[in-house]
Amino acid sequence: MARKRIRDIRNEEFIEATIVTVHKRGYASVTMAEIAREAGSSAASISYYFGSKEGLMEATMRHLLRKLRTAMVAGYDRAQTPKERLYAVMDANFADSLFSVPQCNIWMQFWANAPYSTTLARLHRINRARVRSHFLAELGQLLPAAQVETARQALQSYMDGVWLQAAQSEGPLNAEAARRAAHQVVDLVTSSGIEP
Amino acid sequence: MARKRIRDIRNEEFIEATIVTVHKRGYASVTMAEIAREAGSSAASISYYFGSKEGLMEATMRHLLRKLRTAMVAGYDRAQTPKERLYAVMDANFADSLFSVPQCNIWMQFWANAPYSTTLARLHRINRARVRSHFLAELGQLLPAAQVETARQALQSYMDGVWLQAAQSEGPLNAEAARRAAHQVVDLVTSSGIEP
DNA sequence: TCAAATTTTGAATGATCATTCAAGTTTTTG
DNA sequence: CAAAAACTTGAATGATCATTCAAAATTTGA
Repeated sequence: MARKRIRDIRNEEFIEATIVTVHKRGYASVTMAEIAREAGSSAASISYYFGSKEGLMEATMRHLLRKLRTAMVAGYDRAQTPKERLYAVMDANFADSLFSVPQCNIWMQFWANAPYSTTLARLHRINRARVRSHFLAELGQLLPAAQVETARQALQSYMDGVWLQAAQSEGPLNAEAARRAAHQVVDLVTSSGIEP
Repeated sequence: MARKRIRDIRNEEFIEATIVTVHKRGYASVTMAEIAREAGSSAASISYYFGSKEGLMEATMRHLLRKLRTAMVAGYDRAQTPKERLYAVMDANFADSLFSVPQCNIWMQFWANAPYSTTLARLHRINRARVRSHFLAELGQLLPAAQVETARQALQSYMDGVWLQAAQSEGPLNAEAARRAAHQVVDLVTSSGIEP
């Protein structure tokens, strides 16, 4: 138990350091030594815990995905109607704990680099499929079948786009406002509808 | 004149090879040698023409920005009303010549990496400001002042998000459908409006 | 407490790459 | 056509890094 504890603590420290350092220096040019310095440790230690740089990046992405999934499930379970569940998906993406400049920035960098790493690509694919099916399930209850796919496209594009803009934002973000705007977008798309 | 000609031809060849190769191998790991091979030339030649790898990336981004600006200006000039001009901005982004998987992919990679390169960051900033001011100018004619900024946010997020999704698409894209959907998004946002 | 297990790290290793350079080839120009 | 200018490239250079390793430090467990 104690054995496991230390390993878990280190893992979290290194993952946190990875988020901070990738945000600061960029995925393309961040080095093990930089991440280690941020964590107050040495590059060799990271290899000891994660095996390789790629292993560290994978662990970091898993960590972020887990956070997102947790936020999503929490709201989803509480929601009663299809529209409330759509709100919940949006609210999860724009939750206070997730919708910050460094985290949106990291997401963007993982998105951009996922296609070139087998392990990242896998995680990425699974996550996309999950979000997609959530959207389709709820929209299917609210719109005629012919409009569902177009509406999904619109909502998901909007959601991704907001993160992308957030990643490039210079000031701090307003998560509450983002959620409010997202709800309105859901309302617009599901009430009047976008026709295919 | 002839002197200039050769340099221009080479530049275009190398930039085209850069787009193809970055798409294939990823911004983070593409090498000069790979780009040179794609162009049927040598890495040394790229240094001769562009000075450095960063110089090549900058030239490539400039090339893409020029293409986008050209498409934009063409439609913008033809448009008569504010709403038509909003359509024109969308149409430029989803023009047949721009809205392809490799180009959307490259854009995403440049977006992700721009903050970590002085020259890329500059280009990026200028472009964003330009798009932003176009949106604001037209929306200002169509909506009460209090709603303009929120509407801009929504439209620009949608636009960026569509590119992001396109970059990850597995099949070829349907630019015409993207334009149609974008027009509907413009209609929704400008008619009913998103309230701040 | 003390031996075994675990964790830490400085230094060594080896691979990768952008860039430079010198020696060529091709093209331009007068 | 010949000298000059422009272009090309293989090989050399040097810098940067991830990863490994062996030795030391710390923690665990009896």
